[in-house]
Amino acid sequence: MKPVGFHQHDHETCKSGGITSAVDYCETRGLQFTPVRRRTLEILLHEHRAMGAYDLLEVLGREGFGSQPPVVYRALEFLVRHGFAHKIERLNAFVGCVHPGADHAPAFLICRQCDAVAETRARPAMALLGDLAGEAGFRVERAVIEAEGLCPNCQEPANPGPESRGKDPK
Amino acid sequence: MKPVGFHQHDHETCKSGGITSAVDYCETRGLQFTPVRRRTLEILLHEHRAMGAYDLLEVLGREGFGSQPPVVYRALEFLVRHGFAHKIERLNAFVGCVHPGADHAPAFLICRQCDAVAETRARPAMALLGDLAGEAGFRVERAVIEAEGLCPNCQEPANPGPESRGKDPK
DNA sequence: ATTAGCATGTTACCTTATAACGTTCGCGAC
DNA sequence: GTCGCGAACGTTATAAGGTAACATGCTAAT
Ligand SMILES: [Zn+2]
Ligand SMILES: [Zn+2]
Ligand SMILES: [Zn+2]
Ligand SMILES: [Zn+2]
Repeated sequence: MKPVGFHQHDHETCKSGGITSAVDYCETRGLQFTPVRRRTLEILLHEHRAMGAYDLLEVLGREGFGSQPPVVYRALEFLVRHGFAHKIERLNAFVGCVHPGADHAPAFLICRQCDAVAETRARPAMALLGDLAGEAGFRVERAVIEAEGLCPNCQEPANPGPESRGKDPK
Repeated sequence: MKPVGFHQHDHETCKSGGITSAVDYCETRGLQFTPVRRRTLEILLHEHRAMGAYDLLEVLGREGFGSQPPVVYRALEFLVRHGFAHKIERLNAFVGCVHPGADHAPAFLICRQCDAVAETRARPAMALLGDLAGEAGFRVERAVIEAEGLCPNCQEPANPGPESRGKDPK
């Protein structure tokens, strides 16, 4: 299972999959997938990159939604709580989930050069961490696992600069 | 190798060890372990708990050091850069390092009840994560690994409340 | 029709973090 | 000695991230 985000892939599927998963999930549980929430998720799913709350807010505001912080923070809280988006603690920013629906423990690979963020499954690492913690009597409930480094594209000497930002990880 | 922080231990060793390691390290490399830096580390090492920059700053200010944010952020930057302290991304807060000197990949166990933070070695989890990422062509340079849950003390029904805060994890 | 729940919006505010600039001190070059 | 330099410290000001509290509007149950 390769992480999604760095390599060429059908990104339309990422987008539509993220949305339809959310629609289904909300439908079956009687949750409201309202316009702000939907739009917020759409913006996050636009590319595999983390966005700050205020960047999102600016877009939402321009599109006729509320323009004050609580608007976006509430939408994000909803999306994160139900697993449609994730917060990247390292960046104080948010990404759309690419394994929606599935109950999953995500880990993130963050490229320090082009800012792309790929999501991968953290189960094995989580298990190991859980064991390690368990030996000390600590019970892990959730874990933040965020790796920082260079993505495949940025390792090639050809695209070493920030001018490569925003091109590939669509 | 048990994580340090939750269990009974000689905490004086944590404190003095942290300081003397820093002194030695700085001496051999010609770095300046100045009063603000030293005092900041001392405060952090006081207990196994994460402290916000502004809480630190308040103490420093009261003790005659500068009272403006850059003072503490610069000290923290130095301590973190050289591995004497760590930032807990999840909490936007800082802890003193309990494995100073050693080149180490730390993972943190954060108790959501009593706020104690234990540091443990993340090597195995890092290795696994590195392999996983490597398959995708991603080169991991550093990783944030922070588990949240209940520490041994807070799992006992006897100390379930926030009134247990601050007692044990000295 | 009334009430309760939930989503949205706003104002105001708090916390966390950094940019920019001036001063001081120690130290090697001259 | 003193000139010049780099590193550390201090300040002011401001950016960036996040929340509390309250008012309005919708819908669904009673
Ligand atoms: Zn995609
Ligand atoms: Zn996900
Ligand atoms: Zn200790
Ligand atoms: Zn450490």
